[in-house]
Amino acid sequence: MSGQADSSVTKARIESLSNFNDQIVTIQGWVYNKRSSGKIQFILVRDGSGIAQCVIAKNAVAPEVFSICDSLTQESSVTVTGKVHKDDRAPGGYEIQAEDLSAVQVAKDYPITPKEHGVEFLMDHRHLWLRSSHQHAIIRIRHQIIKAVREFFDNKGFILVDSPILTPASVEGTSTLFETEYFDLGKAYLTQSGQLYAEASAMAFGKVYCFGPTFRAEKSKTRRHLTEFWMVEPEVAWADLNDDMDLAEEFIEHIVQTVLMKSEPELKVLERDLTKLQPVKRPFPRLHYDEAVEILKKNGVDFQYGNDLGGADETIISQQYDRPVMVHHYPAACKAFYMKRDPLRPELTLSVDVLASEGYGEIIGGSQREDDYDTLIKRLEENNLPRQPFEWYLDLRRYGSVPHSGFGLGIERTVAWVCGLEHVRETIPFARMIYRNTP
RNA sequence: UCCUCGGUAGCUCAAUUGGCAGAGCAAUCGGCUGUUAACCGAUGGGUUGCAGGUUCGAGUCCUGCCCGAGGAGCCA
Repeated sequence: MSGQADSSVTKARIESLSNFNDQIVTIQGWVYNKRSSGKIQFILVRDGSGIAQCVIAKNAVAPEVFSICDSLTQESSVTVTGKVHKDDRAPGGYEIQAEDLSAVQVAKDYPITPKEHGVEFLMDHRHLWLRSSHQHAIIRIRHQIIKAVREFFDNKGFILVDSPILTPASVEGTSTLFETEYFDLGKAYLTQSGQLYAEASAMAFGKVYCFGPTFRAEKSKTRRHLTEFWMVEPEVAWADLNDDMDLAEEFIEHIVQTVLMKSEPELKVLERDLTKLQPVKRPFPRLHYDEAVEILKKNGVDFQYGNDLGGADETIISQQYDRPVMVHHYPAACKAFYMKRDPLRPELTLSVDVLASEGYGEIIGGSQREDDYDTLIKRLEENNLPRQPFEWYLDLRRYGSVPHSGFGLGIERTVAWVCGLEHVRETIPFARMIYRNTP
């Protein structure tokens, strides 16, 4: 019976077609592209795992099946049954010599054609753009990176302890927070960092990480910013700044080397230069802030000592090396209140930023945390922060305070770097930016 | 928030000094039994972002607004 897939036939995913050579299988997917020559048609079908060329010869199928194929359009959903055949002319090396095909739904005027499109158009059709092979590769690498992140911490005895997303107050002031009404309790805010809660969790479990979405209401409009992004934040009790840097470089090495090992086809689709990723191995260069400033001055930058590094400054520094570089001991003036000061030079913090190579900029920000009760109170006052919302945080210093450190890694910036992309908007399925919250 | 650039067919773009708004792709129809972003022929397709203004005449010049892109600041 034509037009209906035979339910007794083996269903196959396209990625595993090579296991079914010379066997009859059924694949279910969407028309990616079609080429027709009158009495023979080549239909490229994608099913999420790959793309397979289906060959429909007029003398090999029922006339009504051939006519259905004639009417197929891009992204129509189809079920195809046929023999898997090894053929070098087929993309991927295997094709399906169709015996039967049914159209589940014929798409009308699919907007994204296999031609060039502008950013605005593609972002407006993000829900469809995700079907294209380039976007497919990026999201699959994102998946692999997130897997590598969890694997790394899980294998090192870290416990996943997630921080809340709705919070009563800010970590660093309320100007950059999304605000919402919270029943009778007044305002609540979307978290801009899970860190303070991760510190509490670390005092309970020793080594923890939290991993979730983070929100910044900053009106940033650059290729490195989203208003909603994902961040993984490890926090470790009994760890100082050096321990923190050791952890960060081993972590990034693991992420990059895992992607190199497991995502080769996707990196190929993206035409990523692998020689830029292969050197990402320990040890990473470690630059004291003072040394970073020296490098900038040698490169002719008119840099004011004590300032934070700007995007252009980070690019200059990262281009000195073939792997990420760790800049530590930033001035306190440009860092958060909870960072511990260098006892020998109290104007500097025990902090570290990891700058990705090739000018991709900051992907990690971390520090040793202030663990002394009295000092922390002083920091709150210096920053004009109210004490009451931080009482629970101060408790961590009242009851068994220990040296502890941690950092946050931005997933989207990491994906952009690993994939070699121009902009972070393609590294998350549905980007939220200052001028876009749809689709 | 500030600076710079842009908005013309479904998409990507062109249109000389202010003088008939066009091409490629997509769509539709026809042809082709090994195509690789297939190819060949034909057809349809426009409130030139919006609102005013100047002019015999505005896609083009002027004013205001809307939308988008890149960057700065801030950050992951």
